[in-house]
Formats: sequence, structure tokens, C-alpha cells
Amino acid sequence: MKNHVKYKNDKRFILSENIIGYIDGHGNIIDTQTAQDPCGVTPIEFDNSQKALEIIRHSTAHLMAQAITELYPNSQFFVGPVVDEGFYYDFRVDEKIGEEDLKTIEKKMKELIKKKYIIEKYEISKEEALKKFANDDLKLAVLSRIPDNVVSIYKQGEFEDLCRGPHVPGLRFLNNFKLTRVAGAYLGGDEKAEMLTRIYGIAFADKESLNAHMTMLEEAKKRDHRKIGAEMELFMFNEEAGAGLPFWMPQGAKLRVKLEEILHKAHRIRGYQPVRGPEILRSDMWRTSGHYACYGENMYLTEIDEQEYGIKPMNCIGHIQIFKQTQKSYRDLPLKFYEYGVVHRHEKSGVLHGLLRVREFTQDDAHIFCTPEQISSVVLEVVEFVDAVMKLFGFNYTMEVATKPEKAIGEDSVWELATQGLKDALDGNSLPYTIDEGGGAFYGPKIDVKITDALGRKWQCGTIQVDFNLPQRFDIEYVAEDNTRRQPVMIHRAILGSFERFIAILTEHYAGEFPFFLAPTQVIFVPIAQSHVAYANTLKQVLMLEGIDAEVSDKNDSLNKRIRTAEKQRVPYVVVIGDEEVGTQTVAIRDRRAKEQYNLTQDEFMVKLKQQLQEGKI
RNA sequence: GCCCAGAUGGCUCAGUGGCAGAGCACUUCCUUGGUAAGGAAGAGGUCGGCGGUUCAAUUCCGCUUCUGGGCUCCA
Repeated sequence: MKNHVKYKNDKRFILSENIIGYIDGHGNIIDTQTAQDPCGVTPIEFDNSQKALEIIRHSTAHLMAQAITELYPNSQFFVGPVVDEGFYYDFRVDEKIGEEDLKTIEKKMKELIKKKYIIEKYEISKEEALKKFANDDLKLAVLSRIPDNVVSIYKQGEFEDLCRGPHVPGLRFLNNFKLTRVAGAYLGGDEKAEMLTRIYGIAFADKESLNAHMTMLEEAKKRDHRKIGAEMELFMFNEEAGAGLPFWMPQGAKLRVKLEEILHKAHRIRGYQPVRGPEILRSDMWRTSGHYACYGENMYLTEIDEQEYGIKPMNCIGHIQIFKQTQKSYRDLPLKFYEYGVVHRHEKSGVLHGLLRVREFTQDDAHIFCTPEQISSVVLEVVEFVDAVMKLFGFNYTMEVATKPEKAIGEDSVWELATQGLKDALDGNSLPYTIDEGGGAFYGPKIDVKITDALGRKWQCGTIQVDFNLPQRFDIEYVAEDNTRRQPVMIHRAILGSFERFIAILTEHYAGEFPFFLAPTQVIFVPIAQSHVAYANTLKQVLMLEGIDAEVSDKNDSLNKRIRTAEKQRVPYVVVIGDEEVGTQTVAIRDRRAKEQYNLTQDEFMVKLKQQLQEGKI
């Protein structure tokens, strides 16, 4: 260790046993190993503050690496950062590591903690580091990314790791952790590179917080749309039919139809006209559009009468043909076509995920043909439409402006114009957004609307895309005021994104307790005895005529059992019908959403239900 | 597509190199009950598919389909 500058923990800086680091004037974390002067720094207590957890979790990642090194001596480590949901470490190992092995690693980590190692730091020159890790290509890869000439090494017991820190003073601060999952991860995030083993974990300052976190995860799992979807018989998949191809069961289809109807009305009152294009189009058309070249690997192709056809992965081409069919005037613009377009995309097998990521889905797709001058107002109108839908369901969402991707058609200047158009619409109305560099569609930039699911994952739903390219490729035009032929701009947009993904998120958002206007079965009548079934059936018919899905539960089960079954199906209103109700022409309601019971007359009940149907209006 | 882990009645899950198990659901019967599981009987599985090892495979091995957790990519 000659030449190494070693930082001793100077006792003067240790204000208490509970300090695990400091924050300097710039908000940076300085760990106790690095801190030299306590002036102008704020101590970080050993608690669950964001800064404290960052240090604790990073050190826990190191502790895990130390344990793995002891259990698998040939393992080599790449990077082990702190992420939103804890920490991970990527490493290469000869053995296969599975979920079961996590327990063994945790046990070893606990053993190491008992050895009460302190964590020390020393610095060496990059040159020395290159020599020191000459036999470790992963460490060399890490070193190659560090521009500094001096690098730091952290040491606990025999274990040393190249690291920038920060770390807790000793292992005694690392008692409350859990290794959560083992996964594969590409070296450097590059799909073509080697795949390393990654273990994720979480850590807190105290056991209670760790337990609370694990409980929260369990709760989130209960809301998983795949679980609720099976329980409520909303949708299914079938091994023989193939992966990523959802089947909508009656309950799910009823919910979906309600959503479709709400959206139909919302589109019509906003001046959209329904259209529909074919499911498959000749490949020549996909060549003209650029899909064949830019999106071909995601398309399903087939042959009919020796001609190649492509199943549509997007709906724009169909809408363009409909636009072209009749001559358009500037007076027609903006012209808005919408379609619940079924699309097929060959998503990689590993990315399929319940209804959130499938190979066949239906977009609430629309294309707005307008003049360049109209872009800003059209985009704004769409943003307001998005907001109305999000508010209806109480979603928080974020917007991202996605710019030109690597694989794209069209001139840079056109791209810039379109991108600026999107930004202007948002800036002009002071709507917040972030930039997703290179995340645009191949034909144009877009605004993505992202919603967070029960597990905190963000999903792209709505999207607004400005497109100068397809109008040019298909040579579409309108007659301007001065009788010249001009090219319109296309705005591609979806509000839900897809019914599949949106319903998945709705399911998790409501934990299956859908609002009345969406619930698959909205009212279930429970007649107490056979003699009350006729009255229940009459009421059911009245509701059905009003467009309210109602059922009568007249199975040969006890009253309690039938109420329990209805409750478990998450039906908003369970209505019990007995002698009293038949006699007075009333209903006894169990209101699942309000969690209360009360009696109403038939008329009062109808008024209440119709009122609640209206809540689904946008 | 890549890494890891799985697949046992409709569902949730036990279990085993030698006869396949439970709860719920389902069917029939009894029960007609006033707000979250009344009772009895019964039916239902080539242990995901194909191949191999073995006297014998649901169990061990290989491939494959599908599922789950990630990576990469996307609505």
C-alpha cells in the first residue's frame, strides 16, 4: 500500500455514532472516509432520509459483492449503483445463480456484518489501478469510463472494490436489507454485449421500514391486473393460441365496450369522424409509407395470390387512403378521422407482459389532417382531450417530447419544424414536459403521455405525433384558399394508447373496484327466496334497457353465500330483494363503493344509477 | 431476442423413480335462508408438448411451447 494516500477517520469529525456522512455546500454526499473538515458540511444521520438511504444502499451493494466473492471466488464485478427501488450489482460468475441462492447470499452477508468490518478508503493513480485490475476486464471496462487520474478503492476486511463511494463507516449500519430478485443484464446496457448476472436488493436504516416496504410490495402485487383480471374473469391468454394474444372474456369485454362507448361520444362531440381501414394491405403500400424499411422487423407478413401483404402495425395508411379518396378543401381542415384500430406488432417474446405489452392490441387511434399553421392549436386541443380523459379516471400523468430516432425518414429541417411545433404548443400554454432524445416515431416527433402503474412503473399510453413525412410520401393534398394544391400535415394521436394497456392500468389503479360507469356488472340482484325472483328479473330488465349491466343471483346457494360471491366480484351495487321490497316496490342496496346499506324506491334507485352513468362523460 | 426461475383437475397450490392429493369452483339432492362461505353426495387430471435414460418417469436429462422476474425495445 505504499504511495497510497489513506484517509483515517479523524475522531474530531465524528459528532456522534449516528453520523454516516456529510452533505457539502453543493449538495454532494461526502462520506466519513473522505471528510476532512467538518466546517461547511451538514451531517447525514443514520436514518431513512434520501441521502442516508443512498449511502446505506450503496454500501449494501458492496456487502453483497463481498458475500458473492466469498461464495463464488471466480466472480468479477462490473457496476453496483443505487437506483429508485434500491440497488443492484452486475457481475460475471461461472455458476448459475437462481432465486434460491439469494438466501445463501443474504446469510453470508449477515455473517460478514457480524465481523464488524469498518469500511476504509484509499486512493491510487489510474495507472496503478490499471495494473491492479489487469486481470479483471470488467473493472478495466469501468476504469475506461472514469476520466479522473486518481481513483478510489474501498476496503472492508479482505474485500476491495474500485468505487467512487460514498459508503457508511462500517458494516454495522447494514443490518436491514433484502435481496429481491436475480436477473440478467447486458454489459453496458448493450443488447449485443455479453449478459451479466444482476441481483437487485433493497435496504433501510431500520427493520420496520424494510418490513413496511416489503408489505407495500405485497399490496401492490394484489393489485396486479393479471391477478385481478383472472379473479374477475376479464381476460385470458391461451398457450396453444400463442403468446401476447389476449382473449376478452365476457366481464372484460363488457368493461371494454363501456370504455369504447364513452370514447365514441367524446370523439364525436370533438368533431372526429369514424373510419375503418383493412387489417392487411399490400406490401407495396408499406414500402411507400416507409414502414417496410423502418418497422419491417416488427411486422407480420403473409402472401396472397403470390403477392406479399403486411398485417397493419399502425392505422395511418388506411386513414390516408380514405383522405385521398375525395378531393379536400382548406375548408375541410382540420379533418379528424378516428378508428379503434386493431394492430399487430411482433414484440420480442421476453417483453410480453399481461395486457400491458401484447402482440395484438387496439388503439384509440386518430389522424388529424391540418395546415402547418393549425398544428399548434390542434396539438393543444388534443392535449386538452388527454387531460379530460386522465381527469375522468384520476390519473397523474407526465408528458415527454420525443425527438428524431436513429432509424427515421425525412429531412432534418422538417423534423426540427415538427419538433418545435410540439414544444411550442406545450410552452405556449406552460404545460410541463421532459425531453426524450431519439425516442420519436420513425416518421415524426411525438409527445408521449405516461401513466404510472401500481408498482410504480411508467407506461406510455397517449401519444401525439406530428408528421410531415407520410403526407409527402403519399402525395396527399388539399385545395387552398388561393386555389393552389397544398400538402396537409398529419397529427397521429391516441388518448388511451391502447385499450389493452389502458384497461390494465385502470384495473391496477382501481384494484378492480371500477367506477359504476365502467364496472362489467353494475348491479346484482339477490332475491332472498324463489318467490322474489320474478320481481328481481323485472328490475333487471328495466336496468338493461337503460344500458346498465345487471344480473340476478338465483343460484341454489344461501343468501349469505350469494352476497359474498357478488361482493367478491366487486359489483358496485348488490340489491337484496325480499318480501318487504316486493311489497313496497323498493330495493335494499348494499353500496360497495360507499360501503353502506340503505333502502330506496325503484324510482330513486333509477335516478341514482342514471346519475352515476353520467359521471362517465367527457 | 438474451439471462434466471417455473408449468400437477376450471382456479390456488401440496406431493412422489412404482395406485395422483387438498381447498375453492362445477353437477345433483336436501335446505327457502334478511346482508361476506348451510349440509350431503358426485364428477373432473395421459402431472404443458415431444424425445431420451430406466424393468418402471408426473418425478432424472435434452429440446420445445407458455408463464413469471429482469435486460434491451415499445402503446
